[in-house]
Amino acid sequence: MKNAPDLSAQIAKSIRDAIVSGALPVDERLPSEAEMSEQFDVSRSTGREALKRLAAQSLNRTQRGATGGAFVNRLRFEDAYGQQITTSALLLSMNAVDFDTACEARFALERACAPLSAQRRTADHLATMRAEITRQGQPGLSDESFCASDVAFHRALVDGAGNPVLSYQLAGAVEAIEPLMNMITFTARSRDHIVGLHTAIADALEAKDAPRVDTLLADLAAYTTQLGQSVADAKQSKT
Amino acid sequence: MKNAPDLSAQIAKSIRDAIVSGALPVDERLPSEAEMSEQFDVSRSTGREALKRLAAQSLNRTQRGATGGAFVNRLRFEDAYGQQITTSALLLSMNAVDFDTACEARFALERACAPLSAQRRTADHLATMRAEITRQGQPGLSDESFCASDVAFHRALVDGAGNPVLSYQLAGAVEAIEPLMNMITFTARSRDHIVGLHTAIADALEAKDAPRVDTLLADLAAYTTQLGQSVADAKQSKT
DNA sequence: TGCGTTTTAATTGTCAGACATTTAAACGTC
DNA sequence: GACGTTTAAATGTCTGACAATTAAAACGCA
Repeated sequence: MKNAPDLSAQIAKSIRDAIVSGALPVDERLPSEAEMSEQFDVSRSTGREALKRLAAQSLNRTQRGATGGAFVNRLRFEDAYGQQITTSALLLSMNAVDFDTACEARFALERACAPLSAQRRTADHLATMRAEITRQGQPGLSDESFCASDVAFHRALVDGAGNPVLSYQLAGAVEAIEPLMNMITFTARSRDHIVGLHTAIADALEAKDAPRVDTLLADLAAYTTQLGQSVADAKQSKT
Repeated sequence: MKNAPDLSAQIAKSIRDAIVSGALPVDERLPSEAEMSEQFDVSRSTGREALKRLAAQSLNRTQRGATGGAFVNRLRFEDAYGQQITTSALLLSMNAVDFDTACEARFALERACAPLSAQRRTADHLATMRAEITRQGQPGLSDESFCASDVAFHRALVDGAGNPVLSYQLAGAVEAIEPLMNMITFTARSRDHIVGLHTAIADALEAKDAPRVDTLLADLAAYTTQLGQSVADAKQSKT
């Protein structure tokens, strides 16, 4: 026997299905809480919980006042980014994903963007990358700031492909996996080596040399994997 | 002036942050609704709404009874798949993403998996792909079933890489973008041509010939793009 | 003591009603 | 017509109650 889900979860699902199927278009007004109570034959609070569940997924928004109510929300890429990053980070931390697996996925995805980015990167993207490289070379930079700059660099590389769908899909890879890897490898890594690779990548992107970008990303992947290995070895020998 | 978010949203955020930061580990019991009321100085219903928001993101689960309560939920890949697919589908439909952009993202990501899949695909993956190809060749198959089989084929290709992080990241690309593309192109496409390409891809994967898989996926991408173009042209000439 | 049954307490799920707050439209007044 | 006031509709929040569920505690009995 399967447990019946809560009423509010059932209602949320039925509304969510209607939104996904397109039956409820963007900016359509959902029934007011009072109307929902009647339609679904539940109390107002139960209906409210359903709406709050949807709101947690950015599927609706509410507005108070006379012409207020709950409206189907246009899901924007920026909203989806955040959810994607949170979800990715939790998946990694809660499922004991090993370093190599995360690293492999991240670089496979990033290398998928590289040829497009080499074609289409704008001067803005290059400027961002150069600026981050400069930051990364400054001696007093904290590990946290170096990591943030690292993320910004790779983010610019991905965004350089000029494809918002791709940027969204890679949000998790860059902004969740990268900090995880930084956290593991920061004790062993050579900032100079990474800055060198970043510089070479930026040069290759500027020259629109896609194969070279791919090679360099492969080098960065190999270096990162090796770092992970050496950290793991060090931990092993300690026990 | 920024509107203050609802109390329940604030509380949900503070708990979510605690989970993401690791302060609240998996299976940790959250305060009971009564305790939450006191801690956050709100009514029980407000606290409940916060928990329901988290539940909508699969971040917690609840259990009734004496030793019940709300517990931090282990976010599983399968749970995240569904959210990823829903979100991707909504992003595409609500943001007027054009066919070429979606198509480009989908094939770029899939081609990132191909080399790994060529190395690691198991007999099971190949068998799934062969079975789907057989289905796709049957004459009476409905468009919906063909599309579902198409998704299953590409899903097997992606899963062949044996990297759950990668499979998760591509769930949206395969299961949200693919149906969208099918919906657009099904009037113009040649099933025989697609089945031919699928067969060649399966052959190349079986032979562990990564470069050939890549070429074939490029062919499939080009064919799909061309289909999208011809459908768009047909629509144009009608007006 | 040991075991089965009953009771109890804790907790979530749901409901009903009230009041506060916000907002735009309707209404008057000048 | 312009401007302030009232009003109505809607969400946000609180309080209190009861139902349903569940595990542990209490109990009874051999």
